[in-house]
Amino acid sequence: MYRDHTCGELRKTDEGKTVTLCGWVSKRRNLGSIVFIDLRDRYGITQITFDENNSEKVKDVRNEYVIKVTGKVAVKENANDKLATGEIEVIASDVEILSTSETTPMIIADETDALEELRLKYRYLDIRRNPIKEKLLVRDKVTMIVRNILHEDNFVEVETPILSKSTPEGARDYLVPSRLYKGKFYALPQSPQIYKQLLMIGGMDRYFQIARCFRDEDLRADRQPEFTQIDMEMSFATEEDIWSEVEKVMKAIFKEVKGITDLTFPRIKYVDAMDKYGSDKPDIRFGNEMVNVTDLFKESNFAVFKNCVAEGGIIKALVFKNAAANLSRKKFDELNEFVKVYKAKALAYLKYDNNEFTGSVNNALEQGEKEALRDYLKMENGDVVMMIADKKAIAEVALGAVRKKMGEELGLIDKNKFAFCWITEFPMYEYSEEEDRWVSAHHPFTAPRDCDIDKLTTDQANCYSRAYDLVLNGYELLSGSVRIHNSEMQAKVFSALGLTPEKAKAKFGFFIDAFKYGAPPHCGVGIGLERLIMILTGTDNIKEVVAFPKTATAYCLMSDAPNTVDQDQLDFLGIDIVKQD
RNA sequence: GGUGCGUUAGCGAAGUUGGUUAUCGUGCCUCCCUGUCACGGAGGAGAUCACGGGUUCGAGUCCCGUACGCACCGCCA
Repeated sequence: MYRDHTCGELRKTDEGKTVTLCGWVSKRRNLGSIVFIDLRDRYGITQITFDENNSEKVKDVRNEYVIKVTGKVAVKENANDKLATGEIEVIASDVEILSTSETTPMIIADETDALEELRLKYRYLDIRRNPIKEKLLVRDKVTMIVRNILHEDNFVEVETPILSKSTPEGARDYLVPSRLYKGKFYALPQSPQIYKQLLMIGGMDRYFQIARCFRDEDLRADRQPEFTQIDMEMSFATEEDIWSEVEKVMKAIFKEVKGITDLTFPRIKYVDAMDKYGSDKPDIRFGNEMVNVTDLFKESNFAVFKNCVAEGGIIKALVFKNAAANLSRKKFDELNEFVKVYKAKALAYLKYDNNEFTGSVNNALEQGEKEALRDYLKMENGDVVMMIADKKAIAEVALGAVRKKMGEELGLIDKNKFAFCWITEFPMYEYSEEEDRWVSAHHPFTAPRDCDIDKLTTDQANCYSRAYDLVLNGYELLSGSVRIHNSEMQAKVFSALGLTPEKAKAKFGFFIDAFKYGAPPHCGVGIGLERLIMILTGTDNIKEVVAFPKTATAYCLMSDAPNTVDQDQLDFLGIDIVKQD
């Protein structure tokens, strides 16, 4: 045994004990014939003191050397209240260098040193530091809580294939060439969706898996090409059953990790979320709901508003209390550019202060219109209203983005708050301009609302589903749905998607077949583990909660994956690389 | 596929309207120091200014391209 204690556990009560510690040299302070070393391991830092009789033994010890120290625990005259072990030190009597270290490319002890790029290249060094280490520990804690609760409730963890079959709908697949079947490919799963439904048909009525998923799509601050889902599925269950199980898990996690016990889970229909927040993942830590003011401007002489209404568009308004003084002309110019990213033509605004209006549409609107708007929105002196007139979908989304941005910039968000909401009754389909057909909004196995069954193939635009998301602080934390469990309904959905029975059979044959042999009613969710950990640890960067993440171009700076392979390997697989310019 | 920002000693940054020896902090090395805990003091080494091209008497600085990184839009059933 190398050690009998860790660097985080010794306290005053251990005074006089002879202990052996192992760890990395975090810092040395050489005062001449006395040398202090901060010894670090996963559990913390303990000061090791080398007095005049022993200081020579650490003369050549440098930062990040791995050493084994034996000594006696002593109480310090002046405690260091920044360390859990700050009341004691270990007076070393013996030291052994287990491993040396070159000068590290970043200073481990200074957690602000080095930018993300370098930290990714030397990820194993970054993991020595608290910010990453603590997040990995939270992640471990969360998965443990999930496993415990779900097992208590009779869920069974089943592993599903990583080498699976390409599913043509949805995200781009990562493909793995087959050696035995040249020209054929496995696909890495985008989610275990099909397998978990087959497990339901297999009678595993309560399943879960902490499942790695892969999607070959462009990345974002909250998106990695491989990520982990807490994947769940229940048979003989409805929305209420799965929601209550998820809420139970969330309550346990937030109690254990954050000490929070007053979580609530309000439910908002998709159409209402879009209407009030312009997002299907609204951040409801703050209010500032959008208001439809289209009717106020039906007869307006302001051409922009009038034409918008005449063309079937809408005008959405968003009020910020007491913000007039804080928002400059420059800021509105910036916001005007900001909304263009979301395809909106412009952001109109009015300030109301000292009982007077100013702002971009002040001259364009008549006094009566402005007063009607003020009264309708219950604006008071100091308030600002921002408006977008556009097609419904554009106005909602663009103003929703403004709401989110201003919520952050105006400090309307309580960072200590955790606001969940269920978003329910998503559209069954959405129209793909690119493919010129209706596609599934969720996935093609999602059940429609009972009241919309007769619209499945006839009125796709107004057909809503039993799909739901759980949103937390503006992040989509999970997606799920009640699934179709009857072949006739499934056939209708395929037909609505433009899939002939032959095509459907070719794409999902084995899956469709399975439903012929007794499929129980079932529903489920896939919880985005990284996003949950991000919120729990207060970061907006997914790379912070992944041990070895990829860059925004899906590259690993540490290992240089993906890389080229030997011609032999390609030959085995029957693959020719076509050079592109 | 698109837009924006960035790239200067090991690391993090500064570098003005283009101007002669590229600055600061930290880390690193050497020496001094018996109570530090962001130890202190003295000295030293360390830069193809991302890469390629252009403008200019002269480019870290201006222009074009490339690479890489970050964020966003599209995309992510």
